[in-house]
Amino acid sequence: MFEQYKEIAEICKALSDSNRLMILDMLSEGELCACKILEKFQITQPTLSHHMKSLCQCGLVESHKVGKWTHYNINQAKFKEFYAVLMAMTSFKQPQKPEGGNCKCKP
Amino acid sequence: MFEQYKEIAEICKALSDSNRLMILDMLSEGELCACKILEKFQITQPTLSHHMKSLCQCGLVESHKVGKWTHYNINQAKFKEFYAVLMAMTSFKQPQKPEGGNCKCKP
DNA sequence: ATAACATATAGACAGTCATCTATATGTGGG
DNA sequence: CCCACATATAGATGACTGTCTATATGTTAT
Repeated sequence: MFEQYKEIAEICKALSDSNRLMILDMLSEGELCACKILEKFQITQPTLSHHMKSLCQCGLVESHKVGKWTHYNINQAKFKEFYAVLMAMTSFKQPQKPEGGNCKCKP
Repeated sequence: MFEQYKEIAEICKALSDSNRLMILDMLSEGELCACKILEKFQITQPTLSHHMKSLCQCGLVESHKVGKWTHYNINQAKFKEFYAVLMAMTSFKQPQKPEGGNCKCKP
């Protein structure tokens, strides 16, 4: 169970950068090659490469080579799984426990 | 628009730690006071206080004092908004653009 | 083969983070 | 008023992150 927290934390870490979120937003419109992504940013090519690696390593993005270019795609299945697990983790369970969770500290 | 990336990135950063995810999981069963949360972890009290601060500052958790105790609650509205924005950002848009996004680099 | 191009890796550096110990703040009971 | 308790803040430290420059790897065209 603790493993699940770690995997979700890994994914959230990949999502915790505005450049990477913008990359995902771009990819949600369709596959893109690295050079097209790079055009939209102020960062250097190695920095983009680093971001793509972190998105790929947690499974949110997949890549394949086409000649000398690398094309990137969102992994929708991974996202769905991520949302399902995180939402299950954070949505109110029924039945809700009473105020303060029966805290013995309560006055 | 770039502001939205930053806000989502902030929230994801708060979610990118397994201790904090476990805290949210606990809170999803109902309100808890800090001492009840602390019992379940190996961390010191100041470290827990730091984690709670980061969860509160991004709006995912709300706190109120009851005597000398602090009680914490998940902010479901904030979570719903977060999921809605992030899912809109990362789900395939229609129509999907062609392979490689019409990359001029294409051979 | 060689040059040109697309991407990845290595290494450096400043900034941030999770954690700790020590201490401060605030609250209720005697 | 003082003590015990719950929590927050301050400051330190080692680890990690985003970024850069320089260089390596791999691919295509000449």
